[in-house]
Amino acid sequence: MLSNSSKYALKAVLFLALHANENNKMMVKDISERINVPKAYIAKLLQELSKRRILSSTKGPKGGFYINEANKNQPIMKIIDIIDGKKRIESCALSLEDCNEHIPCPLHALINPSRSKMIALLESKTINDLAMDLKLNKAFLPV
Amino acid sequence: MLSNSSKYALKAVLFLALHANENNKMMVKDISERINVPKAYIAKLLQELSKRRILSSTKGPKGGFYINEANKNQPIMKIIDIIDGKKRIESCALSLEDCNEHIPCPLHALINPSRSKMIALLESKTINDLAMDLKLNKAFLPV
DNA sequence: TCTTAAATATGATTAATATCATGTTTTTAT
DNA sequence: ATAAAAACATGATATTAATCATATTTAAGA
Repeated sequence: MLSNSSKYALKAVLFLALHANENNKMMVKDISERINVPKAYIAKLLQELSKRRILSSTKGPKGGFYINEANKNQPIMKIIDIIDGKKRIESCALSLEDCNEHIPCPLHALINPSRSKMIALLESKTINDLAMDLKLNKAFLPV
Repeated sequence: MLSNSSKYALKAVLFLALHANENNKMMVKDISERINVPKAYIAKLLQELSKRRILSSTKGPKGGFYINEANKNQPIMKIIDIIDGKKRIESCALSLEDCNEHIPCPLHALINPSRSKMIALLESKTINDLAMDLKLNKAFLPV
């Protein structure tokens, strides 16, 4: 469903939401170690998220990444969209180009209700929502 | 969610369920054309499904593939399992090894109810169920 | 202003999927 | 028996996703 890249990106973003802020930026190296994703790999993803303004960053000493309060209110789907594109998660289960409610593929009725629900949740739940779950030990992100 | 291979396999199996039987076997060439999947590719998948006894086949003139009545009652998930393995569809949304109800990953609560539902349906709906939907024009498989 | 520490840009490599190709075996019909 | 028609087995190639590497740019602090 999600690419590795999206999974990694999500982990990094949630980690930043919990542990970084403008006065306490996080370096790639530390993020990488704490979320257990190869440094060079997560670096590239962080750079992309930063370029797309969902994360903030500064170069040089004391530099690093963080996510500002406004962006914490972005939906989870935003990250997935930036990294994977919405198409990946939304396209027909059998990859039929013009599958829809009126011309459903054989899997449509089985899959779509569940998937629509899932997508709606990814679009309504924010980064902050999930970060809060982590903070309150309602969810876990083991390394 | 599903690999291309699983999607192709499913299309082929449903096509056979509708259009082939022991007295009217279907050749790779015809299957390939009717479901719009490259011949050499679908051939390999059909051979695998045949080896795993979910499809039947005979060699030589008048040979080809079909699916017997018993196998039409196999769940959709069987095909997916043979081609992709169950793990692919069942593993944690963030690929955390030990994500479960007690130690849920941050996406678990969002994703799992929907996904469990989906998996349950793939395990309960049979090949024949979906073939009937096609027959009754409740679903479509455009090429 | 120089050094150092960080992100950034870019591209190379590796691994996994997807796709293609072909010689071998089996079966049917002549 | 033999020829032809089909699946079968095996492996090669191509494409995409995942991972790694590094030179460049920017900012901080001495």
